[in-house]
This record gives sequence, C-alpha cells and structure tokens, in this order.
Amino acid sequence: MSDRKREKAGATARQKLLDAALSLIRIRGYEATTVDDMCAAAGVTKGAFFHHFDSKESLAVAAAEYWSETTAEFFATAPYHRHSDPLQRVLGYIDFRKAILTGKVPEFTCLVGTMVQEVYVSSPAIRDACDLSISGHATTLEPDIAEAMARYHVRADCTPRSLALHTQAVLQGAYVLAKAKGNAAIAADSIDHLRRYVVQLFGADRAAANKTGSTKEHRR
Amino acid sequence: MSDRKREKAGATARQKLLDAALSLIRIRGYEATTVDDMCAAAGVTKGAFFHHFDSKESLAVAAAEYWSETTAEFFATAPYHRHSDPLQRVLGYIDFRKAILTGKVPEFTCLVGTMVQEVYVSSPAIRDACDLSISGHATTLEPDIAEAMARYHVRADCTPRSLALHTQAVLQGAYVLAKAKGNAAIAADSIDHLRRYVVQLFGADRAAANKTGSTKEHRR
DNA sequence: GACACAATACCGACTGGTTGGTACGTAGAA
DNA sequence: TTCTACGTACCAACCAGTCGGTATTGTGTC
Repeated sequence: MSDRKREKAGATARQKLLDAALSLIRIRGYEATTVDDMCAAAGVTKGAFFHHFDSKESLAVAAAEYWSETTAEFFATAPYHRHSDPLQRVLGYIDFRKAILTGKVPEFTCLVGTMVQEVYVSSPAIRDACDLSISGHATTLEPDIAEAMARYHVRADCTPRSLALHTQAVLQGAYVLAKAKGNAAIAADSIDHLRRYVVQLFGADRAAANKTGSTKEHRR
Repeated sequence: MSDRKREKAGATARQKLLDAALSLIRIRGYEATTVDDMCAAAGVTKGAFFHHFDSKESLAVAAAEYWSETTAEFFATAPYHRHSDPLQRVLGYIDFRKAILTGKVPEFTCLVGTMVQEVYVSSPAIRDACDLSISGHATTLEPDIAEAMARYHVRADCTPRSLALHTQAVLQGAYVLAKAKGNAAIAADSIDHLRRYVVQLFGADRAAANKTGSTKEHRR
C-alpha cells in the first residue's frame, strides 16, 4: 500500500518498525515485546515510533494488516494455482502449507494467530484485525473448494467456508503443537491428516456418487 | 496431590493463587497477567505469592501441572469411556469436546495452549510443562485409537499417537479461531470436521478391507 | 495437659529497573 | 515558512521480586 511512502532509498522507519514487529512478536508474543525492543530492532528511536503509530496497540493493528498484505501476496504467487483441477488446487494449497514449514519455529508460525490469543479480550481492535487476516485468507480458498465440491459432487453437509476455516484451524493448532514440542514435525503430521481428510471427503463422496450410477463397487 | 495440605477449611493461599492464575491467564494471557493481579484475585498478598512460588515463572509451571491434574480428572470421569466399542469411545471423546464448548470463550479454552504460544522461546520450563500437559492428554487417547484401528483394520499410514496429537491440534486451532471470532460456533464446526475425518478414516478403510478380503472380516 | 520453641504460612511496605507515552528540538523538503 | 519525519530527554506508573516482621501450627519434653 502507498508505495510513494517507501520510495527508492531503503525502508522508511514505519516499514522497518513493522518488519521488526513481525519478527519480534512471533518470537516473544505481543505483550512481551516492548516498544523499545521494536525500536532497537528497527534501528529507530521512540520518537519515530510514536510519530507513525498512536500507541503500541495501533502498531499491532497495523502489523496485522501488514501481515495480511504480505501473506496475501505470498500465497497469490504460489505455484498451486496452476492446476486446472480445483481439487488439485486445494490439495496443492495444503501441500504448499506443509512445504513452507522450514527453518525455526518462529519463522513459519502465524503472527495473528499468536497475537489474537493474547489480546482477544483486552483489545477488540487487534482481535478484529487478526480475525480479518485469518478469515480473509480462508476466503481466498473458498472458490477452489466450492468448485471442487461441485465437480466431485460432494454432498457432505459442510460448506466451502466451513472447510476453508477448518484448514486454518488445523494450521493454527499445528503451530501451537509445534511451539510446544519445539519442532515442525508435529505440524507436518497434522497437515498430513488434513490432506487425508480432504482426499477422503472428496474421494469417498465421489465413490458414493458412482455407486448410484455404476462401476466397480463391491457391495457386500 | 497432597490433600493433607488443603484440609477441610477452605483453600490455602497456594491453591487460591493457582485457581486465580488459571482464570486470569486464560483471559489475559501469561505476560499481561501480573503477580499483583493474581494476588488480588486470590485475595492474598505478595508475601504469600513468593512464599509459595520462587518466581512468576515457577507459578506458571505449577499452573500448567495443576491444569494437567484437573483436566485429567475431568476427562477420566467423562461418560464416553462407557462405550464397549473403542471407536465409539474415540467418537464419544470428540463429541464430548464439542459438548463442553459452553459459556464464554475464556471458560472453555486451554490454559497451556495459550501460555505456550507466549513463552515457547523465552521459558523452556513453562514450554515443557505445557507440552507435557498436551502430549500427556493425547496419550490417554492412544489406547482407544489403537484398539479401534485394530478392530476396524485401519491400515492408513498413521499411528495412534499421530491421530491423538492431531485431535489436540484441531482443538487448539479451533480455540484460536474461536478467540478471533469471539464465539464458539467456529470451534464446533472444526470439531465436526474432525469427527467426520475419524468416521471416514475408520469407515472408509473398513470398506477397503472388506473389498479385498472376505465379507464381515472378523479375524484376529 | 502445659510449655518451649521451631517451622510454616502469611503480611505489606519498599525498591530498582522497566514500561508506554510525552515534550520538545531539529533537519530537510516543498 | 510550514510540514513531515524523525531524534533526545524525560516521566509517572508499573513491574517482579525483597525483606523484616507476625500469626498460626506442629512437636518434643516433662
């Protein structure tokens, strides 16, 4: 947004503060990350901080919005969109989420999922920004899921939106367990289960649809 | 544990502090909950706090252990254990987790899932206590899952432990989304997906087993 | 049962460092 | 000159943790 602000010559203080906030909050959490910490990490002073942000809270809101923008860009350019089959795009998304579990835990976990757990009662503004980030990302999955459901005649009593949000729940939960265990393996496992669920959900119901028609169903 | 300490006459300061910590941390998070807050909520003074706990961190470890004890007791006496069929016990557990999504969000969410997101880098002691709580609870599900897998001949390449941990990941993620959205409905939805996954996992593979082998497969 | 006395449980004022936030100054661009 | 974009110095409130003290409980001795 507003590219005129961060012209050519490197990042502006606001930008550097947002980047610093992203990495620090993902490591320490929101409350444990102080304004001074972020200023030091960004290489700016407190004056700059409160010039750009009214308060620590408003920086958190801006950070959540910045997170939404960068992740949206990141996933929009990801390779899984190339598949012509909508189900392959959905599975490709899941595979992609698993593939990016690299590096240390704070590097692949979710900023807004971390923040919202701390502030969901104390700061409605931050909570709403986090919700918008998660729900907004889930919304980008809905068209593919809807199309796949239509093509494979999934008639399970679940909506594209519900399944999209479930994928996010699994990912958020996988991150919690990864943090508890200190490694990504457990998160990858959960994503495997999610993938198996989606495969079964579409495959099993396709088989059910086929059953009414014809083919190799071995009715016992 | 050590019932002689909290005899008959009401809760001791230590007990009151642990109870206060549980509810406050679930609402505000660990970092945002001050020692003074917990003392005030417990109706004791700071002297009592630091008499029973070396530091705020050691209280958090004790709180995680206390959480493990109380939840273990809670689930041990839950009704789903009565089913003779192990799969029904597993599904009963999932249904039970959905059924207890009552009241406000801080009342049904998980203490250790909340804490571990804040301290997984800064405090290994708390992180380990949280991991033990989550993983320990998951372990209690393994026998039922293993038995159900054996009975229904599930040969999916997933272990009882992996599936048990996945249920916890889904629950933790469901709580994150519930906090973001401010209500339990989204969590219930995700638990529905988890239930459908388990049903499919056991049902679909049973069908597959039946397909290859004889009918009504009951060999052992 | 009475007493000494020691350990435990708890109190509350205090502290040194930290926190989010402010006031004001300044450099450069328009 | 005025506006934006910072930098520096500072503050009041707050924080985890300390410390000297007191009330209560338990225990060994006679």
